Amino acid sequence: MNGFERRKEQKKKSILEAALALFMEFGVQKVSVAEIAEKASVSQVTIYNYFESKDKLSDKVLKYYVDQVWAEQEAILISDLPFDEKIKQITFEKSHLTDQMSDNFFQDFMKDYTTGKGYVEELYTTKALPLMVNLFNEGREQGFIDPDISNEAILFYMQMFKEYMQREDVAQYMLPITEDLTKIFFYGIVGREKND
Amino acid sequence: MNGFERRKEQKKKSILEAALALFMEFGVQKVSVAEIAEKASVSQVTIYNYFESKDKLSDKVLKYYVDQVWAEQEAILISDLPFDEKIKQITFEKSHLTDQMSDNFFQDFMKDYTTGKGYVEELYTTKALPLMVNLFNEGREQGFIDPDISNEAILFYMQMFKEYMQREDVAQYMLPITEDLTKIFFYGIVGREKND
Amino acid sequence: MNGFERRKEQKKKSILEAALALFMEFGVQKVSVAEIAEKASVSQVTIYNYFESKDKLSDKVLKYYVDQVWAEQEAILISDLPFDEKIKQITFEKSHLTDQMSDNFFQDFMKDYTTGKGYVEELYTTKALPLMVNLFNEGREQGFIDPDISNEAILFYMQMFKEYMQREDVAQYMLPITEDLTKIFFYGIVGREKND
Amino acid sequence: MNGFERRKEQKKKSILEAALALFMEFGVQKVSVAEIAEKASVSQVTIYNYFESKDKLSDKVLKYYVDQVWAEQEAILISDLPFDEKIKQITFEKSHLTDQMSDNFFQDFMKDYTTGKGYVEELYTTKALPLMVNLFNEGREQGFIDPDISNEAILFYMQMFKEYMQREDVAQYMLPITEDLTKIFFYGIVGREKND
DNA sequence: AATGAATGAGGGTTCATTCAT
DNA sequence: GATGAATGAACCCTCATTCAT
Repeated sequence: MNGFERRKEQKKKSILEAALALFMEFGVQKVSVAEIAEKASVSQVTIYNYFESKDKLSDKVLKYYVDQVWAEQEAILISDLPFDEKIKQITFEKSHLTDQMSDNFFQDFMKDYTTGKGYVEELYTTKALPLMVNLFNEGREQGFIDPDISNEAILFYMQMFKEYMQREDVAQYMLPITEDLTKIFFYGIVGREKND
Repeated sequence: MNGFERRKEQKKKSILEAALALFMEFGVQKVSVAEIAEKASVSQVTIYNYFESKDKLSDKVLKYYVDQVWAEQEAILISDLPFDEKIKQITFEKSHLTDQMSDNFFQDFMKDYTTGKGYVEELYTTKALPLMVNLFNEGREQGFIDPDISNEAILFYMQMFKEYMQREDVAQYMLPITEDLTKIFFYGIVGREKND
Repeated sequence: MNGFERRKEQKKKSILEAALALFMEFGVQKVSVAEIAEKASVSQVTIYNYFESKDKLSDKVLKYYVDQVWAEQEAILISDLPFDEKIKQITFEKSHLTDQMSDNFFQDFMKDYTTGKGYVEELYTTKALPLMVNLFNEGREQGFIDPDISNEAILFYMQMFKEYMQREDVAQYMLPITEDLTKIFFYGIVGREKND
Repeated sequence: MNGFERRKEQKKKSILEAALALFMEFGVQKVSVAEIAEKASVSQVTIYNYFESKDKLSDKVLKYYVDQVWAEQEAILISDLPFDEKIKQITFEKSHLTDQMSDNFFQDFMKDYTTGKGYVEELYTTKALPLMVNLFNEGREQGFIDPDISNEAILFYMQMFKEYMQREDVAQYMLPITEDLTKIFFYGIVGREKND
């Protein structure tokens, strides 16, 4: 990559980051192309030269975001941490990427920007899922997971925890009950029958 | 209430329902007042005569919706069903009200239409919460709930299940694993240690 | 006039007064029929039943107003006051009718509501003008008016003073210089050459 | 200023002139942004790009107008004309700028567009007033102005003449009596006591 | 390649006026 | 006769996108 292309990539990245920050704070619809252009210190037309349309920009922003999130997760998954620690980190650890995530952000993408959806699913299927399945199998061997429960159900369950706990509007209620929630995560509301 | 007022109420209701349906399908922002007017077979101005602005209409739509959802829930809570059945229905039963709920709908309201939020919280605090707490106490007495877990954590947990499972984009994955999820809900991913 | 008609006239009058008050405060254009209706405690349609349209209502409001102003002026003109006192009162005395006159009011009428203009001119020509001409002749005989100056010029001059001094935006500057202006009115900026 | 900026300024000016012409003819409120756009042969949005809103455009139009009027007046004031000629021109000479001035125009601004008002007053206080006061002092020395009359009163008087005579609805009556009015201006209605 | 300038389409809102009871 | 309800037309303004340099 020569100097020209490097500068071009740099500019693309700064547009993506400006857009991502604004999308996360206000939602995709409420952010205008003009605002992105200003935040990225480029002209609107440059955005169109690079990304064709706001829709396609949004897709690219999602990919950019998903790649970062995945890199974080993958690092945890391939680490040497024990099973339950991996689970906890993946499920409960709030990523710095989602610190200021708007409620609408992810759902905006999932609803209106269908191209992006494909990319997420592909990445999920080809990369995330195999690693997760490995993790679950490992968990079952170590007695951490009920062998009668399907991988699908566990994935669903983890994803639910993860996503829900990232929602801005619930975060405030969560902190004092994190301990309890962790316990519930592993043992349900019934709790361990013979715990002592 | 005379004929005039009855027809007025009828028209208001038809506007609310048209707006609710459209908001649920497309999100609040994407629906124009003109579209609501057309669906409700009234003129745009009639909507303004009744609701002053799109914002205030949206608030009223939320209240209208919340009232209906709450009526359903309350019916379950004050019924004679056994504890675990109440929990299951509240948590897992998909309300017909949410059949076509857009992903954005609730969050749109929670984000931008702050007046509505106050109403929801008031209803929750004064009506829903007391009934739920009663239910949990009943559940603890019957051994369905770990006595060490706080009400707050259980509420959070139930709410999470409920909301997440209503999301359109996850509904399709859920059906085959409902059984598993119910089990997880009660016993966590570890499952019962000594089940037999 | 029977009871019915009397009530009808009463209602018309209350509409005219509501409209006049609002027109004077905000100008004709900025006042909506709905606001007039509310201030007069009638329905909008009643206004239309009585006055056909906002335009025609405005005409009637002008006539209503002009009649009152003229009654005041006529009282002064046919009084026994000495010449210069009549002139002063007509020209400098601020009518209570114009206390809260909006800047736009008169000009709104003169510009857009041409029917009203005809009425004003007719009243002016047939009633006001003859009385004024009499007054000027009387003034000339008493040496108060330069005999070389035409009636038209004096009328113009008086009208100018009168109207300009009623303007809200100049009223504040006027009070401290009323004495001077009166002197100027009679003797111009040059003043009396040999006054003693 | 390069070609870009020159064309931009040119376009701004053509919008200002289109708006000024329409405002003067019909008043500010009655003119829509669409009409201005059409008269200036630009799109509505271009107007918004340059002026943000109709209100701010109106302010700028007023400034544009006031600057021109002031330039004319200043030229007279700093000229070598004798005192009485200066006074006559300032007071009686109809500026070509006001040829088609609507009755409402100035008052529209003075009423609703308060930002503009500040500009006018500032220009008046810092530039116009000092020059006028000089003129009056000069006039007093030459015996043209009664030394007992305050500057404020003379200013008021001149302004009154000037503004009133610019009104469209009175202009038609004025022409045949200009001579008389000039006389009145200097000597009042009483006229010179010892004229011969 | 990059940009300032320009725009068509559409959104929420207001208002004088008419309809229907 | 009087009213609450309803509306078509118009207005100000925003935005994603294209034009022209």
